[in-house]
Amino acid sequence: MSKQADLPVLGQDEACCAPMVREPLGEVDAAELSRMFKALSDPIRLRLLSLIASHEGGEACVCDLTGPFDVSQPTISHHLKVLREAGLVGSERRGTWVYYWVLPEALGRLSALLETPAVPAKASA
Amino acid sequence: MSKQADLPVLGQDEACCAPMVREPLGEVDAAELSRMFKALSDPIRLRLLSLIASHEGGEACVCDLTGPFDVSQPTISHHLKVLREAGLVGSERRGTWVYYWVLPEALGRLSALLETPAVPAKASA
DNA sequence: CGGCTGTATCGACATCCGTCGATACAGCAT
DNA sequence: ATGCTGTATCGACGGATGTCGATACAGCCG
Repeated sequence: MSKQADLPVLGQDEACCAPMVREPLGEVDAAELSRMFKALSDPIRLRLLSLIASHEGGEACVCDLTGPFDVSQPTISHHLKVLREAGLVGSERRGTWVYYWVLPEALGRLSALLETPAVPAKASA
Repeated sequence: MSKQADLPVLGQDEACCAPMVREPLGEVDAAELSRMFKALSDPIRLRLLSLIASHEGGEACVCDLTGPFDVSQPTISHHLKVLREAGLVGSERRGTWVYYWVLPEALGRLSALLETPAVPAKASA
């Protein structure tokens, strides 16, 4: 087993962050990761996340996020809470407004997990 | 018989597959992507997927997949169906057994979407 | 101070989802 | 053919989830 000391991207711990193509996920890791994916499993939350991530300055006020959707303000607030509790975004009140930003470490962890090393059937011995 | 072209990594189209950090997701893309993430939002499905992906030969028989879990065989079959209908795995009956394999293009698409271009502005001085 | 705007929480409701046992279906072996 | 094993489908049930309106909380401004 090779231990990589200084991986350039998302060096978390190797327990759960190697591409799932390499080794089966343990129960504990699967539970935690599934919670994050569940937060991404709603189209509104996905759009919220992308709105936040792509917003100028890397953060967005809730007031920027309620407009584009057809659902009520409490519903948006609920979805933002889900994203926050999944560890995908951070938030902070600044005066009247509340700002949300993406936590790139979390996204990167999921991204790395889903990475496909190469085309299949081309086994590297 | 792999219908896999020689596309090495997730070249898709940039409409939905650029990192979501770059531009907000459209409603249609968000709907489709959220369906895939929903398939990943269950710990058993996540473990199933990693078992399949990491299995020797890149594919696994259902008989290899029912053992590691505490749930019934119909439940496993249901989860495999969800993964298949989300476009994350393919399957084929070969005599008595049914084999499942991962569709790397789909995983790569999700991975690319979650890619974070760099560390956040605050962290690196 | 009182009122106004922005955001979160609460309680209720309909729908969706994971799970099961029972059962149907597919293919091999005898 | 008959039975046996592997897998999928069905119907049901309990719990989770998305949504709303009503309301509470936080901070600005007159």
